[in-house]
Amino acid sequence: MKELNPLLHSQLRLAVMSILMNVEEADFVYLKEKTESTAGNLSVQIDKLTTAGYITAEKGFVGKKTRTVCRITEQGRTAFEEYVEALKDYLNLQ
Amino acid sequence: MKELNPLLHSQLRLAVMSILMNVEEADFVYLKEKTESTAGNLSVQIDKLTTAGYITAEKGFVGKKTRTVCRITEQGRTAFEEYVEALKDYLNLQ
DNA sequence: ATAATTTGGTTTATAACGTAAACCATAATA
DNA sequence: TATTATGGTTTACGTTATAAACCAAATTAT
Repeated sequence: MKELNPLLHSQLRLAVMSILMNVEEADFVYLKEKTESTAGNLSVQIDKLTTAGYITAEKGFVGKKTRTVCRITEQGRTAFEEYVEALKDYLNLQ
Repeated sequence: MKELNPLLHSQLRLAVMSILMNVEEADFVYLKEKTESTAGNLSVQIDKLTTAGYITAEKGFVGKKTRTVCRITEQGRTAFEEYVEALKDYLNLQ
């Protein structure tokens, strides 16, 4: 059986990646709401995905408030797709 | 987003459940080979699935050698199916 | 003005988890 | 009768996920 990329096999990181697969970009607040996670947990997991090169996280300002915008990278997209393929074996799909 | 049953969201336990979904029964040695896991790890994860009521593990003998036979329970089957449905949201499948 | 609260996060502490290594009993083999 | 193989279990440890505590800046209330 194929290995499941441990970086993606984590509920919150997978949720973040899943969202970013479908939108051009998403900011910290949006991701936090959509995933119903705590800010601390989300911050840590975004760091890990960023370090892995799976997403980018740009810290900017909107007016005077900070705003962190996340986007998936090509590398992230590929890893996600490979993960999905590997998981299908486990789930008995296709 | 739905919660992913943490008991099933673990590579080895998921592999075991996946195998048991498709066969009447499977013994320890078979599961160990199929999943390419160590005996220690497999033993622990089988315990957890058993405690959760997702599988049964009968220890018997074949000749004079011990043999542990595992089977999935109805509860386990249901949990697995729910897990698959939840995961589909994350993977952007149907 | 300034105190209190909210916003948008990061850092840190901890408990749970996965995993391998060490171990054990019995059986088969040299 | 040592030695190795089989079929596991127990234990120890590093990694992980997560929440709690924290921080700075902005907003709101007094």
